Amino acid sequence: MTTDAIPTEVELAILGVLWKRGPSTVRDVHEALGREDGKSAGYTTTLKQLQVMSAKGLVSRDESARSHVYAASVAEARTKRQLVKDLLDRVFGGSSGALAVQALSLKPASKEELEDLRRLLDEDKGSKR
Amino acid sequence: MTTDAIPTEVELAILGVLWKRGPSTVRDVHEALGREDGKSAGYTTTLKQLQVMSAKGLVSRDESARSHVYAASVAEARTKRQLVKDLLDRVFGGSSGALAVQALSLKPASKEELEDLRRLLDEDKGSKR
DNA sequence: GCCAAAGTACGACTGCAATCGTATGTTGTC
DNA sequence: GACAACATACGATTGCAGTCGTACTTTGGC
Repeated sequence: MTTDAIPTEVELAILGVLWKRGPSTVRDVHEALGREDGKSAGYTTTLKQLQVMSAKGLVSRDESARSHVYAASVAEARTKRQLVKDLLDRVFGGSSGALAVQALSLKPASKEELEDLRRLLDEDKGSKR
Repeated sequence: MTTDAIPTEVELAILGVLWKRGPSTVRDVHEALGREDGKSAGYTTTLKQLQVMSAKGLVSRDESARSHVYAASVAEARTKRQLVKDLLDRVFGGSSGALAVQALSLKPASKEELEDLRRLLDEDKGSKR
């Protein structure tokens, strides 16, 4: 295995739903998608997508009930890390600081996040790199 | 105008070259691409890409010389901001802190970047949001 | 003046993400 | 037990990013 493929646009949206809701039926996912971004495709489109994702191994499914239940089978943290790394390399030449600054100046972080950040910065205090 | 379209993969790579090198010929761009990522497509592919980008308004071109000279016509900062915002919204639910933490824990920032970050964090000290 | 080298132009192709239509199977309700 | 509602299955289609081949043009060197 080289490097896991990056999920496509819609796949990512679906994973987002599964990560948030936990194991869900097609209908659940479909409606959740329609809720968060106004427009969504037809029901069978969501179904098909889930089927394809299942074939790819992105999700697992439990067929014991009439309405199959899908669950994310890729970890949320790992996937997000992958996405950030991708942007970092492709656009920011690996400069994580530049990316972080961009993100933070785009929209201020919450109090807790600020604390996390400070802690992180302090940790790196000694390390020269 | 709604929101500027996000440049595609290859378009972004080309813009990256133009941002770094300044106005360049097709050959310049082509070779620069081949250098930074080992594999690259054929020369005419790069040419075609530039032509398409020109039609889209992503780059401008000066035809006064035999070898046309292309220049980025979208701003680097603006484009990067757009990309970060996209990832931020799609993947991190708008939580810039989460994104920043991810980026920084993926790869430590340089000294200067760390300073920038601290400064940024200190600015937001008072603002509650 | 010729021609190899280097350039532009652009139609055509490939691969894949995403969408949909339609066929078909299941189930609860009256 | 018939039927409406809801489920899965899956082939077909659309649109676009990316790539390439080929034709044509320009030019510098001999």
